Amino acid sequence: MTKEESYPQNEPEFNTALSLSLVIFGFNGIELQVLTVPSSFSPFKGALILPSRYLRAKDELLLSARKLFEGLVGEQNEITIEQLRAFGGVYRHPTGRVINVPHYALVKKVDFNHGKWSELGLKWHSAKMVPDLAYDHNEIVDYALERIKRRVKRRPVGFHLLGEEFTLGQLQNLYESALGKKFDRRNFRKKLFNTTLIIDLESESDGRENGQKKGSKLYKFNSEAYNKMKIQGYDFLF
Amino acid sequence: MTKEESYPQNEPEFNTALSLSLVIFGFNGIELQVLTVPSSFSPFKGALILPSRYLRAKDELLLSARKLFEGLVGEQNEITIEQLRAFGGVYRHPTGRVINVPHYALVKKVDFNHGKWSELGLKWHSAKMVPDLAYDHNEIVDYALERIKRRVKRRPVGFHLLGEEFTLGQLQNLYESALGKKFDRRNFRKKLFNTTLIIDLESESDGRENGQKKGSKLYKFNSEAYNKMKIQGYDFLF
DNA sequence: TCAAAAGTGTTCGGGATACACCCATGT
DNA sequence: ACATGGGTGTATCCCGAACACTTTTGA
Repeated sequence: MTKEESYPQNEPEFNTALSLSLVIFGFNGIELQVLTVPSSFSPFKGALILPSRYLRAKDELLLSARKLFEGLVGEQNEITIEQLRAFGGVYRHPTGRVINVPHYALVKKVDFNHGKWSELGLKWHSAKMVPDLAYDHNEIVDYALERIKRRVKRRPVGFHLLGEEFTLGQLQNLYESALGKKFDRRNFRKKLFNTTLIIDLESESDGRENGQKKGSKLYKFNSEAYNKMKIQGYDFLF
Repeated sequence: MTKEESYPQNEPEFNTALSLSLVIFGFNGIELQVLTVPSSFSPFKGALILPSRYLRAKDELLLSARKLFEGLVGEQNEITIEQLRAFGGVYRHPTGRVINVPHYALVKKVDFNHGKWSELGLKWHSAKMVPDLAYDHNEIVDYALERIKRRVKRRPVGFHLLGEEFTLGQLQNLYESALGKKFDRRNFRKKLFNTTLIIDLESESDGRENGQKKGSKLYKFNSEAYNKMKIQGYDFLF
């Protein structure tokens, strides 16, 4: 038995295409949302998909994900974007083997109802009710939801989904929506106030926006405290 | 501005090669280990790499990982194997774009010092001291170590690395080695006994193997209890 | 005899959980 | 008036962490 037979190292075949999809998470004050777009190419032209593109041989994965993201939502100073994993079902494309390397991104969802968006058909959906998507994109969304669940438990990613100012009610909605369970309001507050991650802005929301019925106090995220935590390897556990 | 310009969906190019590497974790009773092999192909012929192969257009990812794994360590009834993520640095291969989709696997390390292994040059290394590997395989190992750390905290994966019978000292060594920290022996035992995951075998190891100096009690893994936990979504937190 | 690992209980503190009532506002 | 969400404090329990001595055996 030669080495070549027994240990199957072999030569590469350059016959696969690479695509990259984004699971873009947003938050409307009530629940977690995911962004879709109608496909403008065959196959599945017109069907809903995740924002996606095919990569060229020189395209770095994370860089391409960033560019795709920024092409859609514009430049943001702090973007959270992370690879999920490779999805390589052999059935994915009729012409040949396509490997998709989806990433997820978190976006502070402020005023994205521009003309460009409606023109392209971009649309938010409740993460609990994502419609049928083409390819294996529903599987990708499910995987992304599991990932975000785990991330949210460990790091205060939630803040990347909220605007600069937010109420504790919104923050709690976000956690409940991402983790799929309810928290006691008093305990939730206690927990947050025991960290140094929250700054009281001493002002009140007018109660008009985002599913509130009443004004409430506004807070912002303490990014210095957060950065300190990042260095030391914190524990933030929901 | 047309759709094609503003939203960059495009056509695929089938010009990428796919490879798959395995980070195979073993445990020798003292510390966590990783398996390497000398490369038998250019580039980097002779350099140490992770066990790897190039995929054909029809090869499913996970299936190929299993086959590669079984080709090396033989069939096992319970294998733990999971994709890490895609590694797509454009520099990875001189001939063209290669995407590697490494997986990690856990193996109960029993008697793998066969002729085939030494012939191929397979070798275990302490996870803390993995030598320089070709390509980006060190980066992959580091990533796998992070993953295993997280997994070990949440699920009793450790058991997949131990033989049928083990001592609590070995189990503790495994956790300490995987997580990179020490535990108090009494607290560690308490924690384990409070679960139902451990069965007392009422017998003693002779103390001769695997870095022991003294005989100690043997235990085995309670797989029924484990399966029940899996269904209900357990908490197992180190 | 010395070094190294196995075995064994108790105490303390902090964090998670459970729980109820009043207030403000918009419908 | 009523429904919806905002705001607030206390008691309990469990788990994690800290901590020391004796025994066995091989070197």
